Amino acid sequence: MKDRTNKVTIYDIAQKLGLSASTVSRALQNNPLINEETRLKVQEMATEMGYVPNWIASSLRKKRSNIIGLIVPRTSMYFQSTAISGIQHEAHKYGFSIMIGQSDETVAMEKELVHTFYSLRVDGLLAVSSMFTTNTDHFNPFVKNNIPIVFYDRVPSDFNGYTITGDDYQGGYLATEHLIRQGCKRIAHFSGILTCNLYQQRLAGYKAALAAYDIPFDESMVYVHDLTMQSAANAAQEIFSKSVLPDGLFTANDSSAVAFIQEAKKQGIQVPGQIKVVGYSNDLSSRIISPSLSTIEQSGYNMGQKAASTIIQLINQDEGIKVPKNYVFPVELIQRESSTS
Amino acid sequence: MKDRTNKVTIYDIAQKLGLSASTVSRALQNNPLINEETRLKVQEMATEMGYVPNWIASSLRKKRSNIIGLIVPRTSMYFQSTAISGIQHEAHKYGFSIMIGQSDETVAMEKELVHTFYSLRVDGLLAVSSMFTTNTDHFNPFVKNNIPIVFYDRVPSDFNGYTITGDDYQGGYLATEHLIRQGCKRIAHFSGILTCNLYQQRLAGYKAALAAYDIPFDESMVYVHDLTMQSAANAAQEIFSKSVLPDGLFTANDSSAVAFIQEAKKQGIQVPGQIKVVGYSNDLSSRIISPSLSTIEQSGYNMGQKAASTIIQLINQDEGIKVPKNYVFPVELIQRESSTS
DNA sequence: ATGCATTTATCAACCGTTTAACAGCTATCA
DNA sequence: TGATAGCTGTTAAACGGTTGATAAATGCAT
Repeated sequence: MKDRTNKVTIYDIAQKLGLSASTVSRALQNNPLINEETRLKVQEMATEMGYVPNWIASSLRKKRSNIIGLIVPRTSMYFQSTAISGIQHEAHKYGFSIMIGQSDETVAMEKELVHTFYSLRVDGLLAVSSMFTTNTDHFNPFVKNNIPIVFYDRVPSDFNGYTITGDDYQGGYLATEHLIRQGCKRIAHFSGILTCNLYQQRLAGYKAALAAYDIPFDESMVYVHDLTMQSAANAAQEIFSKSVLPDGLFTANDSSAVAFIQEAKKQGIQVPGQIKVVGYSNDLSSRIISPSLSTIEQSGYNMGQKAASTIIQLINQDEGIKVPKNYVFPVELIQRESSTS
Repeated sequence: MKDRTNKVTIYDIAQKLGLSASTVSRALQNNPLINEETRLKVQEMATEMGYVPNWIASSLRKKRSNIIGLIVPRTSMYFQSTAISGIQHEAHKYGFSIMIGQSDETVAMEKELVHTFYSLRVDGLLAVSSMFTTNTDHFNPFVKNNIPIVFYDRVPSDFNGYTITGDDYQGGYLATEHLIRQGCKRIAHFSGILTCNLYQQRLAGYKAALAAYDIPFDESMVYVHDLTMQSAANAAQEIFSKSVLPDGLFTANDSSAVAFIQEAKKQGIQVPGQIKVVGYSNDLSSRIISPSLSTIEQSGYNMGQKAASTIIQLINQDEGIKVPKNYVFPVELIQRESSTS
């Protein structure tokens, strides 16, 4: 290892100015104990010498890292990346940095990230659980040590702390109701794994809408899989092989709707002519596919911002401000070609 | 602030076992100075007490953080997010964590991130420069202190350190040559800002292919903008307003090609019938749009892996291994509907 | 019993910053 | 004069590990 110890410390500054290190430290933090003149002298010298505070030393001493850990299934999902932007901008405003880890939708990786973040002594943890996370056991180090956790978007079912979610029930309801109003009578549903709150809620909304319009719920119309394009294509083939087709489809994400539409094209099945489709998330791809995809918008950027501001409030223990425990973002139906005639 | 000082330290373990802290420290690191028996006893007690090493204290002492800073324009670009996955997986293998910052394509934010990462004492910096970065001045803290930097994908033109790039010249050449072979004679080009090496190279490849097939280069066929969908749509309108249309278009990214195709559809112009289009990057969207988009694949995951392994070698100063200074990844033409008849 | 090497574990300094406690100095007032 | 207060700045002990120097304990040969 090369020697990289040539960094400027407060001692170097102190020595040059004939002061003590603590005075320098205070001056740099605009501590009122230090008078104007010395403060300016110190700050000038600091910039002149190219001093950059050693964040590591400071966090060790202050027992505070100003880092927020972030666990997401993957950054490449459109919703996730917009949420990350929201988080990052909000965190930056308050002087926090964020450290991102991808769980790749596995519990094992999630556990490892929790461990790493704990070891890094992050001040708080922001997480979107993996599709296969059924409980919060592996988040124990944080729970036990009272380090704030906020789950957003996907929340493990046994978690009873702070959450920021979209109104998934309402989203499922709106999407399904829209299809019904467009004349659909046989509406299929692509759902994600049902251990995940999100998909439970979207399914519940779907069922509720059917019930509200006196359409009997048919278990066999619900296709549960991991919502990848591949799985969706398989489910589509299964549907097309049946004697009687559905006339509507509500999918719990956009990419499975996209895969469905592509598969339908291959089979010469008309969307929206024969089957109307509504997706979820308002991904970029929903505007690119043709027919353009009707979907549910759930403002990822805002959810990210809210998640960040919530965890920061928890970290700072802003007693004055009441931090809502379960914040739900409204959703909006975006009507496009895939569901309208 | 709540008191969160209830964490287990090596001193707690030492006390319980009647040992000294240093023995515990050594035992936990499998230092051969400590005998088998004590080592096991210590490790057992550590897990029993739920000890997690304080990474901050350890990096302060060791002057090594095992964190790699990563600066990208934004995580939401498909290529970037695949590269990030590659980086993260590779880093994880070697016990490094990565810290991601988004520059939002601004030099100011880039500068701030450099500062933050320097303050965090990251062991190395991985960066994709913003579109508007013309030099490396603001990366000075790293350069001056001999902290390794590796640029990948987009590289500032004055940087003469380690780089990992796709073969952009070749990509531009392949795309253009393909269009020519498909019969195009008047080929337009959407380029990104030309201070960026990437776009320079793609343009150079475009020119070279034209020259190789004796097609005169026409300055007015090159549209330079920021390659957002909006800008591409504007450029498309400009093209459509002209009396004579191009018969081919090579765009330096996929989303501008997608925007162009959508605009063409609106105007009733046939792709590939009247204009054949080739994009760049093999984004997800290139498979979703119809007609599906021909494009250049530049394996982001592998580039990310390579970038990570390179910086780790530099950090570790693996003298034995020769680290190539400018690694270039081959690119591949993906032919789809948008350019074939 | 003595000397010497080897194994095993401890001591104490250190990383760079923060901060409680304290000290020196000047000014003010009884 | 001495007591009190207000500024300004210093000392030294943390924070939680790591590690070179050192000591204690043991074995073994003489």
